[in-house]
Amino acid sequence: MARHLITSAIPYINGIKHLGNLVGSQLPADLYARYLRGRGHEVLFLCATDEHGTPAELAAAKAGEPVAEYCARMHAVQAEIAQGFRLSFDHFGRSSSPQNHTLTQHFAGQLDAAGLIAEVPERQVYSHADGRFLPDRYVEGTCPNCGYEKARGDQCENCTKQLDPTDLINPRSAISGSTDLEIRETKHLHLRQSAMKDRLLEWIDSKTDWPVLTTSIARKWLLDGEGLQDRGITRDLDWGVPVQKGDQPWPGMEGKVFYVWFDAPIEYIACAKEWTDAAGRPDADWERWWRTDRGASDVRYTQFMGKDNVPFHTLSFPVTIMGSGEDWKLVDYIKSFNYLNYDGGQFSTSQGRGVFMDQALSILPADYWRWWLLSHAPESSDSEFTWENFQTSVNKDLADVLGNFVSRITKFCRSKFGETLPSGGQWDEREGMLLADLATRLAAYESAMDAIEVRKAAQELRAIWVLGNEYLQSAAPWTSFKTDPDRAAMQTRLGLNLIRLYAVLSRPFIPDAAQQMMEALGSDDWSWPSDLEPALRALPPGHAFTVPEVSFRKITDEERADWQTRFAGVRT
RNA sequence: GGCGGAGUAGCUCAGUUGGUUAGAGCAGCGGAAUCAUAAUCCGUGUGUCGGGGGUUCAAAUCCCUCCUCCGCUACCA
Repeated sequence: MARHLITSAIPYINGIKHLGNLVGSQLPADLYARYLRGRGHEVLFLCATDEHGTPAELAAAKAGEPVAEYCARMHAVQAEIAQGFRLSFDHFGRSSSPQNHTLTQHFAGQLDAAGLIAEVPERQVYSHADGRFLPDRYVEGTCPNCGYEKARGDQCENCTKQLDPTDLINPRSAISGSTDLEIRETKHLHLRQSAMKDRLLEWIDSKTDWPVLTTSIARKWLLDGEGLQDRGITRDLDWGVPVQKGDQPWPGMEGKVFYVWFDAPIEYIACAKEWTDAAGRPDADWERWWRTDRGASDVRYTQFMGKDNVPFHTLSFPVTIMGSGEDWKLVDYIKSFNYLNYDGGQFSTSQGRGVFMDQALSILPADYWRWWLLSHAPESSDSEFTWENFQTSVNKDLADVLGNFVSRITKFCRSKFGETLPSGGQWDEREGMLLADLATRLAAYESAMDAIEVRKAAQELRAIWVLGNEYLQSAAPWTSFKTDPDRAAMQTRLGLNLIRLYAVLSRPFIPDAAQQMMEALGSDDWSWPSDLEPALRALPPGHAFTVPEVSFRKITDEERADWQTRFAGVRT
């Protein structure tokens, strides 16, 4: 039995995430966590909300709430939706937690002691009307290059030229529109990532088994242009972790907070402490996952994220960990994903284009979404959601291949033998072949899951379901029943045992349906079928079962057409 | 502009370090079966592997070039 620490990129607090966000981190992380638990490993699966930064402050202001209340409310909303999707976090934390405040300040102190923090004077735009410093992108004005009037302070969307806010003609606040701006000198802390460049490169180069997507993004940042740049890790905001060196004040940094990208990954660790604190357990219980000097040396740590998050997880956060001079667990494997597009374009939070997590659950159960999203996960390139594909995939795979298999064999048994597994008959050649085919497919399924090849795993699982239908089709117990009832009994018994096997194997993808299948069989045996033959005899003759409700109803053409129009435009 | 990814059957996608007649699922077509959610199973693919050029005994796979789409580009997170 191994120990696996798994984290999903933590979703930003600002609103409900769409399916593209879900499939890029939380969902595959959950798949992997459930699989490893199913195989009997010890798993700690953590996620949280990322709550700091300007967008949270603005969203709270828009909602007319204090930012702390806004975040608490949205955290509860996201937690409920996560539960709706059956995301099996051991703890769903908050980056604004006291634990993360303390730990973030601790890391800053350690990094400073190691000489990895620099104090750098910067010139920032201050808006009197808004009473705040404005991040570059929140300053708008006319582009000096092309004359576009709505250029942002970081880049002109029209001519793509990169800008400095001070370049803009007639600058104004994107928040209030106020032109009452001034440039103020302010001091910020920079993380001296450049000092760690060689060590990072060596580390990345040693990760030959990582997805190309992960390493190529990391290398680009390390080697592009002048190489890895230092990064500001503080901001002039109210909402965030106050800048301190551990528990000591940081002279000259009063009133400033750490930048959200500094404290967010640290929440992966703080989240573990939130988890044990909530249960009243000692620190040793979470440190054994995170401190290699306190029991975590045998932990394998896997992170899941969309490609936009890769630089922070391959560079900034490792600098924080390595630079601390303490024995924190460094990530072992980073699984990154491309983007899921929506019907020919991008999912868009701002335009309300696409399907959001709450809406998805309001129209269909979680398993439908889990299956489609995971079996189409954007692993090798961006992939595409269309309603036609969703409808045909789900109807075929879940309703026809799996759901109907469960239905046909349970109903057949009930009508011919009653609602207990029939006795009599011996396995024959056909059953031996089925066993061999299952063993082959199961091995492929396991190796795909071990390698976190999500689409391939889904493909193998589906092939395992198909084997059941193939078996029934060729064994034809409805025919053998007429001439050799013992034989039909054996075939039926095997068919019913297949349902239990499918419940175990399918649970990482479709936990609710798996549960329903297991309950219908009156079993609670979730043990992984390391030895297939006994697993196919687990339910003995005489064991009672019930015919389950239809677990996957089909999506109709009318529904599909309705949803297609409903989610095309602006979210209502 | 720079960097990265992608362009393979009607659709969604696989194709390991270049090597037999390029694959899967869905859709389509033909058939079998009738236990089942009109579900299942079997058979069936004449695709310029984006265009062009090159290396090689051999290229979807390597090199060059062009076209198209997407992402990132460091203060959105």
